[in-house]
Amino acid sequence: MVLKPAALPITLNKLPREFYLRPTLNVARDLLGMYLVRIVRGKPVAGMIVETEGYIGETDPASHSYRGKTLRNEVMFRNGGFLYVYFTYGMHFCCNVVTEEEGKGRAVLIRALQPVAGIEVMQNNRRQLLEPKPQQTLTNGPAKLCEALDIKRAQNGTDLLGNDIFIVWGGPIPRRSIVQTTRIGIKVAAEKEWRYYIKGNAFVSKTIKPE
DNA sequence: CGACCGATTGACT
DNA sequence: GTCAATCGGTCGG
Repeated sequence: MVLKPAALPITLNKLPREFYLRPTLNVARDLLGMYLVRIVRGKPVAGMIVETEGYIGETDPASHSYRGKTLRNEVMFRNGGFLYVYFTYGMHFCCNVVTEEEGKGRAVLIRALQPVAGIEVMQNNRRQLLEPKPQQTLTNGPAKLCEALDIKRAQNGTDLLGNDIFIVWGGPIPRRSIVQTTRIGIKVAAEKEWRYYIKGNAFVSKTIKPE
């Protein structure tokens, strides 16, 4: 697996607010190929987004925002471009990009990254300092990538137009290289094809359905 | 309150 | 393939 060079066009190509203020599934699809960047002690820890899922607010039984705004999901109801981080299974964090206008409660779950920069930091955070497949399992799942990028409770509500966590232009991925299929790990609305990933990418999380 | 369980992961049969 | 870990959100009484 060949990785992209560590040099990143940090602030110049940061996605604008307008990118996030669009229909959630368009944002989910268009995030593929973009770079999620976390600045840790002045240095970028980053990966290319290779898998996403849309959660469509109060019309989506699988969404945390299905039953309206609460203390936990308050960030989901902000306008697009904020980071919604939630804690689950008593030990894991997962992160979402809030979409559309304020009050919608919609977001895109980032399910997998391909490591690009700060890989040693990721390995430290993931406690994966040894081989054999060092980078393969570093960020190929929503909780894994949060651990690798040190995204936790304190990062909930981060504005992606700030300088701590943001997303920069890296696309677009050709439409023929994008797979749209059903979401993973949910028991309701399981038939909705609101998951997107880059076809053939080795960092996509464990998949059940064929391409 | 108490019980249940989750947008997961890693270890194990 | 199965299952435990581990805890806070949610819901029923």
